[in-house]
Amino acid sequence: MQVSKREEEYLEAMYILYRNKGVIRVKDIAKIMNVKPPSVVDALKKLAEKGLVEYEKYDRILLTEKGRKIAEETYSKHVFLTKFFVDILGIPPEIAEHDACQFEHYVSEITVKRMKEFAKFIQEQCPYVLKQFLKEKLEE
Amino acid sequence: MQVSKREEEYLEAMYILYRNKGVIRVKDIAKIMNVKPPSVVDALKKLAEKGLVEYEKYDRILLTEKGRKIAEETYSKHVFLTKFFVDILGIPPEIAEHDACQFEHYVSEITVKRMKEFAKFIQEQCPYVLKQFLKEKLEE
DNA sequence: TAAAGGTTTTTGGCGAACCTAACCCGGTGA
DNA sequence: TCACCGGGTTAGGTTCGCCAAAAACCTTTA
Repeated sequence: MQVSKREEEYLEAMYILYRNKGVIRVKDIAKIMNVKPPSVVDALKKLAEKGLVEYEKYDRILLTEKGRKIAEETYSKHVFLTKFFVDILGIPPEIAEHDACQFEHYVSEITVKRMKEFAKFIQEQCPYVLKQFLKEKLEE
Repeated sequence: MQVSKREEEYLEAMYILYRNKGVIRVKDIAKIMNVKPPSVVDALKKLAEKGLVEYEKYDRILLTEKGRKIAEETYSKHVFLTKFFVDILGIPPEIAEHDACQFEHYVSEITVKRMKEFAKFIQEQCPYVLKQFLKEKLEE
């Protein structure tokens, strides 16, 4: 069983909703995903079949353990990539967010790992140079 | 008229074929794109409708000016991203290639620009630290 | 010059993801 | 209590991208 990029996004949206509101509603998923409610229902049915979501119509919606795990992994990539773009490259937050949001579904583990190591290394070994770079970019 | 991610990939494949062989053939596009010939024909028809490709059945296939421009832009992002992953982050080439190949279709202009500036800055301002980082990673 | 062989195209069909319109359900206020 | 309303669901239909099978085409070779 494999999870499509789009399904990963649905799981992530649900995960965020659950964390922020404690409840996951079709309407709110639709808003985040930028689709209409019927599309959400389609997606929920498929995700339920794959055992990633608990879903009975008109009932409360929950991620299963498996679903939550995938969502968390995706979300943590999302957070990290955004941070990297902002803190290291000095990309404006909305753009960093946008780019991270796509890249997170494709980037390989090793690349994420290496990006983390790189950020740490640079921040420790030449913090001043990094600050200099960011300062120049923010001034533009 | 907008070009889908997948269409961009077709254009890029054709661009590479044209540069390498001087001729663009259905069979070769199929190989690069990892699809069967009928899918290529479908794609060519759509791209022709959009004015990105010159295509008459059984005739030679060419990119139009517009098509070539899109392909070139995509390809140059591809090349740069791969280089960044390899030269700055020390990612193994095949993985860098894979990640770049996806990211190139989504990454925003500003991010690419900033990555270029960053690479230049680091290579100039702390080349030794960078070498140190890459050395560590290559030894693992 | 005609048949063989490889390439390209057409046909018909499938799954993913989305939408509109219309229909259900459950809670609220008259 | 019941009509209404907003959110959820179903039905039916679109587009995109892909495929297998079969037909059409072109070139080459016997």
